[in-house]
Amino acid sequence: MNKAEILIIDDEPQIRKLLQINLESNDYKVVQASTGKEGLILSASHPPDLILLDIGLPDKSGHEILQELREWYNKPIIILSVQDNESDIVSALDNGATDYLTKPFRTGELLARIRSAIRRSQNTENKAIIICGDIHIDLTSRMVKRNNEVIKLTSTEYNLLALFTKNEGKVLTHQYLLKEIWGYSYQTETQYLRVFVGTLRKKIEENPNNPQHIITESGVGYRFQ
Amino acid sequence: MNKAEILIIDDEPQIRKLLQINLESNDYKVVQASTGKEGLILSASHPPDLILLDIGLPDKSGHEILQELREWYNKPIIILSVQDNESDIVSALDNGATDYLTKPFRTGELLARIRSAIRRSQNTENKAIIICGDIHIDLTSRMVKRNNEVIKLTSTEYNLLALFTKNEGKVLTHQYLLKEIWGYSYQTETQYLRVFVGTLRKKIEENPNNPQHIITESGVGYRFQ
DNA sequence: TTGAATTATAAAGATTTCATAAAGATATCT
DNA sequence: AGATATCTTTATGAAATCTTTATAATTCAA
Repeated sequence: MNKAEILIIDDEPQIRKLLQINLESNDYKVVQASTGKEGLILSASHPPDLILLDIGLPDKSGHEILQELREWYNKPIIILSVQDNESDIVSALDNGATDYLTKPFRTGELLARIRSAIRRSQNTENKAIIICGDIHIDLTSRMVKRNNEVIKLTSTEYNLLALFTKNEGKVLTHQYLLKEIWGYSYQTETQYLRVFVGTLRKKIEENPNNPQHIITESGVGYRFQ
Repeated sequence: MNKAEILIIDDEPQIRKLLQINLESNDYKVVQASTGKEGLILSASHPPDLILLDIGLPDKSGHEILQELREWYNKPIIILSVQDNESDIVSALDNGATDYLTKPFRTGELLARIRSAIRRSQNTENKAIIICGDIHIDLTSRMVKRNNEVIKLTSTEYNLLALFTKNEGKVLTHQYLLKEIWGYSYQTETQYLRVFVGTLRKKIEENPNNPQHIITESGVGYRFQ
């Protein structure tokens, strides 16, 4: 298996360094964020396998970050805190924190809790969720959300959107898209694409006349971002 | 829902009493064992929803009990210990403990950790009773209720509904549903599904013409929500 | 800027998929 | 066996989706 990836959200550089050294020497890949905002962005753009979240962050309190994360992130979140504050512990656990450690923590215990949390989360089946900005696609349930609202897509629309998101940033040619969705013999039916891209835009774009997600690459194809 | 049942395995009577009072006043049903052996027997004869296990037991060490329990018991086990011993914590978590608390513990934190552990375990594991909005399904007695009224379902209807509720939110394809309910060779008999979905809707939906639970995903299958 | 090529959108027409009733077949129970 | 419940099949109209056509808008290059 690949290295498990852990995102540290903590404003104290020395703590991040300490965690980084310990985690990397235990074969985890480490990503760091020094503010809650940065952590949210990093976790959304590339969801880690576990998040270590400091509760005492400067920009937003860790509790708010926790709540925002839990709206879509369902892997383990372990809370770190300097205060040994019971009500903090209680509210964090009630808000979906997986575990809680107070600083100064012993690294052995931290590593054990991380192992335990990752093991448990792997037991619960792996939900493949693709997130591109405000668009969430759950590939197991075939559910698409935009800003947490469920969007009803037809089968073809869904297939097209899934194909786009799997190739985020790439220009996909008309030929390729037609071949993948409709099949080999439809490679010249460019008008199909135009119609379906149109309906998709109406459903997922804020302003379909000025699309931010499905970009036209004239003469070539489309690009999803 | 029924009260969650918690088994305490601890040799100290005063600790058991303290836990019992706290847990019962928070609406848990409490079962007690004063030795590891007794705990193993009790948990096997009537599996609780969560186990609080003291690590320092006289007959067998808590670690051994933990290992024996984990051979078959997959609900949460929270470890209690007087020693704040790091290697104990590490080995307990590695042996499948859900969580770990050192005595003396604060009851608020304990209760929060219990809630958190039970909530997490309910997300994953197959509950005996599935609740989806106004629909209750008791998987052991095959009884289905809607707004507390018993609904009479045929065997096939029940199987279909149970399959739906076990996969709440997911789109289940025609193929999959047919294979699961009727068998491998029925994967093309889509009309069966339509008929049975129709009768199910009549029985469980408020307004069968505008179904809120069994949603059709045209061209793909159905989704239960 | 102009005109051809490309793209977008609306909407009509065609097709597929779905829901429902009901008849016929099979199984179950007394 | 006879009655009852359940399952399977068939038929039909409704709904959703897909395809096609027509036309407007946009893009791009000379």
